Amino acid sequence: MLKRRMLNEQSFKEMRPMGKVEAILDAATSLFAKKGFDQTTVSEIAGKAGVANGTIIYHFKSKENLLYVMSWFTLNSLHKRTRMEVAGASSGLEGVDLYVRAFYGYLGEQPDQLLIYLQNSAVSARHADPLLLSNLQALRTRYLEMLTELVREGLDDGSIAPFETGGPEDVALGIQASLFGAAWMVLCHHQELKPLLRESLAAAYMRLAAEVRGAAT
Amino acid sequence: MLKRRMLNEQSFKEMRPMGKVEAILDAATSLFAKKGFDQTTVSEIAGKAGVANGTIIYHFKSKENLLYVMSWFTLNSLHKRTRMEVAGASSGLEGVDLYVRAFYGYLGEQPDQLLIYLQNSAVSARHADPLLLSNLQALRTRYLEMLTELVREGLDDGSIAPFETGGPEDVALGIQASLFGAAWMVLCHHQELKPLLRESLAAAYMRLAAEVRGAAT
Amino acid sequence: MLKRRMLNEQSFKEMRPMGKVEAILDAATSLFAKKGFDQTTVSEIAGKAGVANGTIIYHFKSKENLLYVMSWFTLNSLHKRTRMEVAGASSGLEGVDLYVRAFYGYLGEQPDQLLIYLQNSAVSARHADPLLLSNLQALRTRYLEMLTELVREGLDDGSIAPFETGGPEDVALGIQASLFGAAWMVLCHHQELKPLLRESLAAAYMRLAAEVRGAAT
Amino acid sequence: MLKRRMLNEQSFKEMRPMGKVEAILDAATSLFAKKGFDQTTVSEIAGKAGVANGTIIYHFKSKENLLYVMSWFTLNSLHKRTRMEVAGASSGLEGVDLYVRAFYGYLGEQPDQLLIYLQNSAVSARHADPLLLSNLQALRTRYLEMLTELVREGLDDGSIAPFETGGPEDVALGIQASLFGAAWMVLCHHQELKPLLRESLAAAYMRLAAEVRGAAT
DNA sequence: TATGAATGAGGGTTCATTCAT
DNA sequence: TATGAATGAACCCTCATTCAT
Repeated sequence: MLKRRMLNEQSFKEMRPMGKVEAILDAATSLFAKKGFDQTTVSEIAGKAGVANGTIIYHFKSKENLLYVMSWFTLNSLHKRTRMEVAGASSGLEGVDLYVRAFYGYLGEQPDQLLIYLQNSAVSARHADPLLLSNLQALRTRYLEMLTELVREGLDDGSIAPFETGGPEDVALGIQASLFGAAWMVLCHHQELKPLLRESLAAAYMRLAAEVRGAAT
Repeated sequence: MLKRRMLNEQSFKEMRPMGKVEAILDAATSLFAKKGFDQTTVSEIAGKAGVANGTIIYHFKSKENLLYVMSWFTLNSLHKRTRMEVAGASSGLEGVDLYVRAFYGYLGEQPDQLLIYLQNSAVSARHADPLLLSNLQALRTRYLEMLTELVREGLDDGSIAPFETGGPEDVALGIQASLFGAAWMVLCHHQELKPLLRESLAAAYMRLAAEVRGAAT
Repeated sequence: MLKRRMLNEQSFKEMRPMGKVEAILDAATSLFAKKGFDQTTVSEIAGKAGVANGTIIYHFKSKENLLYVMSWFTLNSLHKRTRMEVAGASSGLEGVDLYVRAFYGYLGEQPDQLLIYLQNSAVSARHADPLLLSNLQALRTRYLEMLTELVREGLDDGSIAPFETGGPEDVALGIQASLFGAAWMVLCHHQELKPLLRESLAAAYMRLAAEVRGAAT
Repeated sequence: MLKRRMLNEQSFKEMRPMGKVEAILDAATSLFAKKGFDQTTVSEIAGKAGVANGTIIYHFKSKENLLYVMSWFTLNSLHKRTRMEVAGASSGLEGVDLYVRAFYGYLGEQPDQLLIYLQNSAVSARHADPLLLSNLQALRTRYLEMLTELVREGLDDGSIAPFETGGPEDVALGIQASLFGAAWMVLCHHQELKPLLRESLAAAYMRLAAEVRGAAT
């Protein structure tokens, strides 16, 4: 059975000394990012991690489960980081600003992990432990809801002007779309990160900020 | 050996009667979209298309080439459709509006093709005919430049207000990011298309339109 | 799909020239008999048959299906041979005599095939094509019914005396048990064939023959 | 290293409280019978027995040794039971009768153990402790000789008529063949036990009994 | 142009066994 | 005596590709 320890909140790169599981996750991260999941063999991961082939299956039950565990870790790290950075916001609008920056920060620092997450999301037909799937889905929802909640706070505290069209959920979704779209541009088409961060922030402020808002469509 | 006819501009779904090549492309489109490229076998495609295994290789030289041909067709269709719809714009801003709508229109009508395009972009390590690769890259650039050009036109004709930060290229890139991010949300996470279209349009107008613009970070 | 040709009545050793399928069946027969099904690898069979690994799976779909095809061939050969030899009997009793002799004849000439059949019967948990399974079961029934019918004929023509205990089905079953038990003794414990044939015939005559019968139990 | 205790005469199911070794043997018996030796993993046995993987190897040195120990136990139990029941016979013929009944009694009460014994006999290529192999072979010989001896006694005491063909060894072998053949029919082909017992007894009496004997081929 | 039997390298996974504890 | 994390050789099967027809 997949180890429960694998699903708790600690990032898999912070432990000392590095156990086999951590080594496997590290090796798989760089290999999946470089070559893609399907082009990476279990043997390659094992070789890079310095463990036997069987050890990977022993711990993760299948190569695909490993991918889902990694996706979960990635989203969890992003979620945690975002939550921490957002905690210091003095208004809903600033919270959104920090949410966006946290995403780009993660994108700059852990591009491999985000790339794997994007790849994995795009293929729906993999067979993984149902528990992992539902955990991942739940985390995805929570990550989006965090942004929705910030927008609601901004509407409450007046830092965000009411929308003529769409609810907070839609606005949050739109912002998230621009974030993942930017990640896709950066990771898949090698666009630069900085201009996209500026655009995401500009678009968000235009769409939200009370002081700069007018009417559209 | 790769047939020249395969790279010309006609959509592969409009011919009558449906030849083997078209049948293959059709079958591959739905299978790649449903199961992903790597999870789809040549035999499955052959079975669904009603041809022999060897026929696919005979026409496309390799499974990966087939994928790139499909990606190219997809982007080319999107590009052509967008160019046609944008042609009727009376201002740069309206051109951007139509560009966005054309994307969402394609997303609504050909979700499978766009999904395959997204999947394929995310994996860099495939070996395809160099000609196909460069053709695809060039098309990608042209598709982005069309949007950049529209923004420039808007700046010229006054329908778009000058930016305090970033050039037309950056703004176009930001908009495209939001489009592909929205496609990702729709295709991979099953979000609804309509609200995202509204958000994309709202964001674009806020960012661009002369009448509604103020100041931002 | 498993070739239909594989299930027809011709023995797989008589064709000229020897096709790949026949070569595989030949190689598998001697290897399974010598080392047992589970101790024999597909590679070994392929090597001995002079074909590629994939060719075996291509034709038989799985290693286990190959085993069932072989079991079916064996029982079918035995059934056909028995039917032909029994055809010349002038009485039911002589028919039983020839049935027993046909079994021992096959045991002497095709020990490998019978050994594999015995081995396969003893393990119930293999996953084979359901069609093969039911075909094999049906053949098994027919082979036993042939003997039952001979006993009935003997009762009718007076060559076999009526039983005080048990019906023709039970008697036939008892005789078959002694045949397969003898095969087991010969093939697994290396007992000699001749004495067992004599004993089987003696037991059958004692149990059946009108001239030699008295009372028992 | 193989424990001597494991090879002594006590049945492995009678000890109280049930130690690990007994639990392993119990678990292995039902699993081997249900799925076959090769389809059963050490982990499954360990799980069912409530012990660790390593514990099984620790006690039995290898999975195959475990099988041979079980085969030995089975044949030993059968031998002991038969010897005890036969001890009360008042004639050689009655001894044979009790021998046959003891076999069927064991078949009815311990079908799993007999099935495993049959399976194991059919595959010659396993590598077990040579001591275990020779012990098993010796036991097999003694079990057959017991029957041979009963036949000789019957010839001496007049309960069994002299044979026109074959010696006591051959007759005993023929009877044993019918016993194991019947076990095969019952265990592998799900035939009923009772009719086969009747047939075995009938055949034995016909072949042996002084009062009912005539002449045969 | 089209076929499909045949290929064979390579893959993920299994599983009996080991060994430090 | 007992454990179970770790091993790694070996296995069955997959599947893109070839080629004689």
